[in-house]
Amino acid sequence: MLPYIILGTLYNKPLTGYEIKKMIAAGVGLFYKASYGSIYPILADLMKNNMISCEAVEGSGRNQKRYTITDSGKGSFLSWLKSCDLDDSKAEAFVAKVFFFDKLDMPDAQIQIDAFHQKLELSLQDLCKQREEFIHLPNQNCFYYKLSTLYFGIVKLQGLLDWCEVIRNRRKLEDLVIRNY
Amino acid sequence: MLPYIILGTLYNKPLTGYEIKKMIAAGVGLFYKASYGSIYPILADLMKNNMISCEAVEGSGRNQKRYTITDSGKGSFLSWLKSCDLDDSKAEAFVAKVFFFDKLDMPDAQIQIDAFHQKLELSLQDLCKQREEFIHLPNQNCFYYKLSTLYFGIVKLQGLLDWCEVIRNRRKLEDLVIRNY
DNA sequence: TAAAGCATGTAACATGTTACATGATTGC
DNA sequence: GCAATCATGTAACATGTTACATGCTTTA
Repeated sequence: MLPYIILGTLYNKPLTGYEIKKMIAAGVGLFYKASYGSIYPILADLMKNNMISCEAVEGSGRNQKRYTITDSGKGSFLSWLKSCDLDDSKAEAFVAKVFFFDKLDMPDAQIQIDAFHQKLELSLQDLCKQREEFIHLPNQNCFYYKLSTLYFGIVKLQGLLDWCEVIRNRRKLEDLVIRNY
Repeated sequence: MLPYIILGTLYNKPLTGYEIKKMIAAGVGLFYKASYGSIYPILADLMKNNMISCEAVEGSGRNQKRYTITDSGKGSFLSWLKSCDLDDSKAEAFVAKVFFFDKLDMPDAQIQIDAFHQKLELSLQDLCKQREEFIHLPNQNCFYYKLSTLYFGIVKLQGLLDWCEVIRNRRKLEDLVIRNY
């Protein structure tokens, strides 16, 4: 996934490896971490596959290399963005993808979100069924915490579903936040 | 982390590697995946460190090895359960830990939950600050989706905080679920 | 002039998955 | 008898982090 995150980060403007790391940390970093040890080798790999090009920065005094995404790289990035290869167990991965959805037109974005929404609903049904089974058992007290993780799974999915419904229709994001801080 | 998940799974009753995988999938599996390729080598490693012992199952006709946790293994597991070495970025890791909190007495569990709660609040403050900065910018439309991931981070943290508050005081889990399914 | 930050990169390690190899037993 | 499941294990790969090596520039 990181190669695509990097391509997405380079999509609008050329950056050095160092800058890429900062951009990722400040942007999609909530859901995706990247260290130099992963970034630089991937940059070399993307070069090899003609996804990006590179030029040394002259006159900066620093040993900088600035990377630019190629047309081929843009194509590869966009096709990843439109692909539905995400397993529902990794919500964070999908959210990281959505981070770049400004580069998609609305129908394509909606297709993605709908597909993800559907997977979430199946998972939620599954969890609710598990909960039904648990709930009729005696001495709930003995596995309160085990049960609590199941509940966590349920409320997490419900939160995700709400979020999907808002962004699918580009509704106001403020609707999501109930409390004030 | 997986070694501890395995120790926790073995805590109450001896199991074979095969059974461990099924137990994990059915239990903490929502937040933690494990394949044979990781389980069996770890089992061998836990043996080497005297965390578990092993006996071949006689008469089953199958080539089974049943693993039992040792006192040393129990000690190691409990000290992991009580340790606060989790970074807040991995909520799932904490939830997976909570799965085993039935083995902790209430004060120890509360210490853990409080510490995690505190980290979450710091993160939430940070995200809300970021949101403040974003919110006053013009042409929000150009980065609607980028902003949406920030909102996702916020509601996710709020959901986690609610969950922490419920389980900290062993309140009714049903309070968490708003909707009916 | 020293510390902090800019900037690139590698080697060792950590952690896990996937696919494969092997073979037995159970249930239809 | 055949498929599904039980059962263990390994080798190759995937993906990433941490710590290190190197050296420059900006700022106090």
